[in-house]
Amino acid sequence: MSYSIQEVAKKMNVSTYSIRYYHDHGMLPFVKRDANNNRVFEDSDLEWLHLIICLRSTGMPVERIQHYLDLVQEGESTVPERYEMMKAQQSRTLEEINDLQNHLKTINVKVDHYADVLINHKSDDFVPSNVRDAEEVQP
Amino acid sequence: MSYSIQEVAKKMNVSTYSIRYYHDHGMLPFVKRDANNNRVFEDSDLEWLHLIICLRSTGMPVERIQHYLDLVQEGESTVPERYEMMKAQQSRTLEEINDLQNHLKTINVKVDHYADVLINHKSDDFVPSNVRDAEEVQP
DNA sequence: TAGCACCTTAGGACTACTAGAAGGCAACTC
DNA sequence: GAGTTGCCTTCTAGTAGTCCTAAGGTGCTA
Repeated sequence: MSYSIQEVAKKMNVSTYSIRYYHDHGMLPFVKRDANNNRVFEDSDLEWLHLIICLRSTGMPVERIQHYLDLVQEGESTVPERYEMMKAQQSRTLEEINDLQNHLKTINVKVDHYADVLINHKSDDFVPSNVRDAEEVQP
Repeated sequence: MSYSIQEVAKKMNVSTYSIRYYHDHGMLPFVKRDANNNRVFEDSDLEWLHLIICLRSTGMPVERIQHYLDLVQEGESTVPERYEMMKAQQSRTLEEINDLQNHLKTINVKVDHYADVLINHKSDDFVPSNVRDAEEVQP
């Protein structure tokens, strides 16, 4: 199966700009061109792209992704380094999920508070004020 | 309690650059200055900053945060809009956590695969190759 | 009084996109 | 055959948010 850049963008839920950016920066080394110079994506390119999206979304910088993809193409001797990279990314992602879950708790408190104010017509505890001395200036 | 910018940076685990950026862009409206024009942070400023960090980390753009903080200072009449903003952020964050958990699965597969190659001296299934026809070119 | 550590502002560099301009090519209608 | 649509292309410029550097002020301390 072959796909145009737009089909890939829709399928993978990323912008065509991003795909071109990844391609232009050597992260999609096997993408071909048709007679009109348009990019032609095969299923195997989608797998590469999927991994790129996965690594980017979990915070790996483009430069590191480029390096990882170079290692893949270099062959089996680079497996130890690739293993370390993926382990690092694994713990980074676990940390990120944990952070987000903590931030979510803060947001939940806000949502519950505002719901309370709206439904029970309670007053907003967090009295806004431009006067610092009021001591109730809380976001 | 009062804190210098560096103390705040350490306490909240952000750079002094970011704190200055937030302050310069009106997101820390109650931060005072001392006789030498240095920023002086009170505990209430830390609460504001904590919320800013929470919203930024969950992907809210600075412009939206500014708007939210304006609403807080405007008073109780803005509670409905603030409620909607926090609900939107809540679902955005849940989605983000879900995405990350899916990406983590992909990374786990890589880690397990590489561990298998290393420990059991198996060969790397994903044979790298510059020749597309090999059909095994997988990241 | 010299050195150090902190602070300040102004401005530039950086990443990873994002968007717009200007144009090519194919398929369609009029 | 001309025009329109719609996709693609490259090139260039802009953006957000963060980081860094330069140049300078202040205060402590030995």
